[in-house]
Amino acid sequence: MNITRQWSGKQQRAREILIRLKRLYPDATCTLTYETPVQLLVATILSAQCTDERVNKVTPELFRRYPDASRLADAPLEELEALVRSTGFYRHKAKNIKGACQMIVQDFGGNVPQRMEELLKLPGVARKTANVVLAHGFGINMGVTVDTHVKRLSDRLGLTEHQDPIRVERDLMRLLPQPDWENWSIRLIYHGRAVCQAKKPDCGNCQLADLCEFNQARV
DNA sequence: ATCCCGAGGG
DNA sequence: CCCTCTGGAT
Repeated sequence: MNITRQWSGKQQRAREILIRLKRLYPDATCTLTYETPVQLLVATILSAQCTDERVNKVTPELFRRYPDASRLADAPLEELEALVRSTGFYRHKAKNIKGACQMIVQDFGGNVPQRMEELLKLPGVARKTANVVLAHGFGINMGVTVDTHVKRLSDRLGLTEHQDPIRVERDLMRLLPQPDWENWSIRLIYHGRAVCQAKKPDCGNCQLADLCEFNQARV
C-alpha cells in the first residue's frame, strides 16, 4: 500500500470536489454583513457557535452605536453584552470584542493587523477567526478556515483523519492550492448548511455523493 | 476535557 | 428533551 499514491488520490478528489462546488455555488461569499475590517473581525467573533443570520441581526445596531475600534474599545461592557446577547456566549464575546479593540487601538494604530501572528494576539481570536479576517478583509490566504461545517464535511468526505481543527487545516492546506483555500471553506460552509447538515445529511441530493467516503459507507 | 450560552429545529 | 450553529480560553 503506497501512502504517496493514497495522498495523491485525495488531492485529485479534493480538486474534483471543489470544481463541483464552484459550479454549485458560483457566487458564494462571506454572509456576514460589515463595512470595515474591524466590523468583519467583530462579526466573526460573534459568529462562534451561532448562525451568520443571527449575527446579522445584532450587528447593525452594534455598529450604529459603536462604528469603529476606538468606540468599541471605550464602550461599556454591559452595553456590549446586552447588544450581542442573542448570539450566545455573550459575556465572552463582549469582553473579547472590547479587549481586541483596545489592543487594536493601543498596539496597532486603530487598524486590524494584517499578519497572522499579530491577529492571534487579539483576545478571542484563533486561527479560524484570523483566517476569515485575512481572506475576506484583506484578500490574504494564510490558511484554510476550519469551522464546524468545514471540519464535518472534510471528515465525511474522507479528506482528513483528524479531529483537531489545526490538523484538519494542515491536511487541507496540503490537498489544495493556496488560491483555493478560502474558496474551499466558503463553499463547504454553503454545502454544509444546504445539503450536508450535521444531523440529516441529504446524500440522495448531494452532488458529491460519488466522491464521498461517508456516502460510500452508507450505501 | 470542560466551560461558556442563546435561539431555533426536531 | 436533545442537538446544532462559520470557536476560543482555561
